[in-house]
Amino acid sequence: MLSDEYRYKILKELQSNPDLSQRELAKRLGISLGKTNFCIKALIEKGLVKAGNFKRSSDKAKYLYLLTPKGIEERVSLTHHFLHRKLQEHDELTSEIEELRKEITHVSQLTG
Amino acid sequence: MLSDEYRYKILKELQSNPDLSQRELAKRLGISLGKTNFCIKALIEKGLVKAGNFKRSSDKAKYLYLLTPKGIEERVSLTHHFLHRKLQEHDELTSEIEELRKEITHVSQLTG
DNA sequence: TATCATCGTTCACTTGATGAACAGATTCTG
DNA sequence: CAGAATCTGTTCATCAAGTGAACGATGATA
Repeated sequence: MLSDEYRYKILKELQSNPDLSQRELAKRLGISLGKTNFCIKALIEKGLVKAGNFKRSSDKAKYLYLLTPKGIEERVSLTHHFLHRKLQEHDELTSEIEELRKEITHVSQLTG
Repeated sequence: MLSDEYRYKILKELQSNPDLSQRELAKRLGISLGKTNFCIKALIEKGLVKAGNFKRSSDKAKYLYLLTPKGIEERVSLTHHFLHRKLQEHDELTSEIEELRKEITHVSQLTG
């Protein structure tokens, strides 16, 4: 349920915005509140994120979701991992596009 | 449940191989037998595919899943639709890769 | 103090996918 | 020809995953 993709996205989002509420985070990721809650808990469980003390100095937030050193390391690792994957996807997509183009010219020849 | 993606893939597969069993089709699409059955039924319901008579001349197959004229039309339309979508995905992917690259160089600068 | 907004948490519910099981038809086998 | 074996499409109980309304707790506000 906590896929690589969401581990990556959440770590990325939290690193730049630790004062995000779970609702706001859910909205940004395009997933439900329940799932967001589950994922954050999993990240805390794994020691990648620490739920900081209450933020008394500021106005709004309850928790600060801070990346641990291990979390930062994981985020770097995931970034490399994703770059590699995206490059691969890029190649596949290029082939697919090529194939679709061929198909279209083929069909338009048949139909005149 | 019958997404554009599978409507496209199934029509494409059946056009070149009408004598495919649902099990074989499922394997090629990487989905379950149940889902395949559901999708084919939906395509028949919509008049895009016709389950042909028993194939007496040949050895194996039970049904021939033949594309109707409407089905062929739909397949052409979906092909264009998908080319457009894939080109868009391609752009987005290029941006993502660019972003990941920047991020990596940024991090490597920080860590020395 | 009372009210209101926002927080994280929970969990009953929905949705979607799965594949074992079944009945019918065909093909092999002795 | 009988019976076993192998195909077919169909069904449906079961599972996994996502959803968001509802709840209690907390802090801000009037």
